[in-house]
Amino acid sequence: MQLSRLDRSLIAGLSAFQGIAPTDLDFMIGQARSLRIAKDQPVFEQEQEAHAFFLLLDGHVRVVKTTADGQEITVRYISPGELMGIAHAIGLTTYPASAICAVDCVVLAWPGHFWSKFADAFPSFGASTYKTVGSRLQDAHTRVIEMSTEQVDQRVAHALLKLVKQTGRKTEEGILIDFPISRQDIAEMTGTTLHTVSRLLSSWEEKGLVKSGRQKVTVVEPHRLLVLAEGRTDKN
Amino acid sequence: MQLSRLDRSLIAGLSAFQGIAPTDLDFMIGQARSLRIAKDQPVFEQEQEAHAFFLLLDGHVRVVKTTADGQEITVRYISPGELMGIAHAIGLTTYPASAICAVDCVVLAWPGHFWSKFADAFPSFGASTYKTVGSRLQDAHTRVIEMSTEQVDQRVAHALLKLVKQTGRKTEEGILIDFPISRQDIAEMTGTTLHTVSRLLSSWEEKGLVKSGRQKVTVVEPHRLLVLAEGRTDKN
DNA sequence: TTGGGACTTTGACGCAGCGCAAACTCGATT
DNA sequence: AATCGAGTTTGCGCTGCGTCAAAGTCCCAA
Repeated sequence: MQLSRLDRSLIAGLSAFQGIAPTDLDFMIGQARSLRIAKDQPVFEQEQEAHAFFLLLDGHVRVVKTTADGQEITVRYISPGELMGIAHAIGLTTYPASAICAVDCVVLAWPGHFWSKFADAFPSFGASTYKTVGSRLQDAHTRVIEMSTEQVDQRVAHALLKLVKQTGRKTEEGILIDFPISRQDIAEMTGTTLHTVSRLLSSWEEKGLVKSGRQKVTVVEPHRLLVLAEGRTDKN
Repeated sequence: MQLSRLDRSLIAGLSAFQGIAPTDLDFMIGQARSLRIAKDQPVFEQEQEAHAFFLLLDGHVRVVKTTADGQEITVRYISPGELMGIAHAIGLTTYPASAICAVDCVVLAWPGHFWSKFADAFPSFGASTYKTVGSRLQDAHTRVIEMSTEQVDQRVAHALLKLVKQTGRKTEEGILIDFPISRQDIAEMTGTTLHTVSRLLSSWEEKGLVKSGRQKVTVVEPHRLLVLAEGRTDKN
């Protein structure tokens, strides 16, 4: 569904579009289509021909990889203002993962071949997206290191802190992760099972570190959670 | 130590330099210094200012990340012809990992600021390195998925197969991984301990899948190893 | 208001694989 | 030839956490 009007103010502040002239922004946005996508619906799907790349304007998107035998791994969550589906930037013709809306979302979509056009015409756009790819590479390596060296409780704590930093909203009880997230989702981010995540959250709730409910997690004491995430064996 | 002469034939065939005119190759190589680096010595080190980027001409290099508490993770092995230390390409000013020579190596080194010069002047050079970054991102995600969904024996099997594909040398006994690699090294690639790797290799040797010795692994039956790497529980 | 389904909790059990420890093997060095 | 140290093997006990199973609990839709 196409929104009525697209204005350059939608993208002017975003890091990927920094330093691009207003008229150029108008041009870029003139090529985009905006879409509303309902919760749980895909923006794009793994293996699919990469016909477009996207900018998330509003909402939260979960990027998921599915293995040959059907297991799902959550690669990352996308926040408003981030690009996604930029397979073309790294020479892919097909999406390496699926992107699923965690809530109702609004995205801008450009046909795939515009990526190289934009990168050529506006070097800062290219540079910025490459920087994005670079930091995702860093993130992935951090993930590998965590999986190799940390216990499950530390990984879950790290995952919660990352989500809090990325999408946390201050409430009177603490910092709320601002979209519905299930135990299963957290398990898929950390390489464990929903059962273990549930046990951990229960025990942390007893200790007053977090408050959690159905598809909802609030971190009450980020600092103590961080100690747990980093800390070696100091059992309380 | 500087080699006596640098010739464009050193780099002409490599994917990063594909489609670049001979005179341009001469120019590029004119800016490079070649270095011999001894086994176990670093090409560059984590956290260090990224003053240069490198091309491996000969040898094998292990890329390692060290955690705050001193644990080491092997990120990947670099083979001849690959670029490394391209932090500049993704907007970093400091190396995110260390690169250690697994054997005596020969590398070309360019001062860091040449990276953007080259990328600007020779678009295919930039595109090719971005593609490299992209495929490393893919690799990292694959690693995360393996760590999340596979048992240790499958991960070790996958790691061996990857090494065999990348650097395998045919011998009469099977395919030999062409540089000294210890149980500890394999453990650091797969997130386990040298003890477990040792046990696995012993049991695989009994079954005739591999032959291994001190810092040396030969895969005798790649196909059966692959079955083990992919396969669900079929215990023999 | 009443299902019904999705999500969560909790218990019981088992085992893969880690930590610890000790012995062994091989290659290099003198 | 003897020595030394790095790399490897192997046994044993323990435990983190996955698996299986069964109850809750909450939200939504009719």
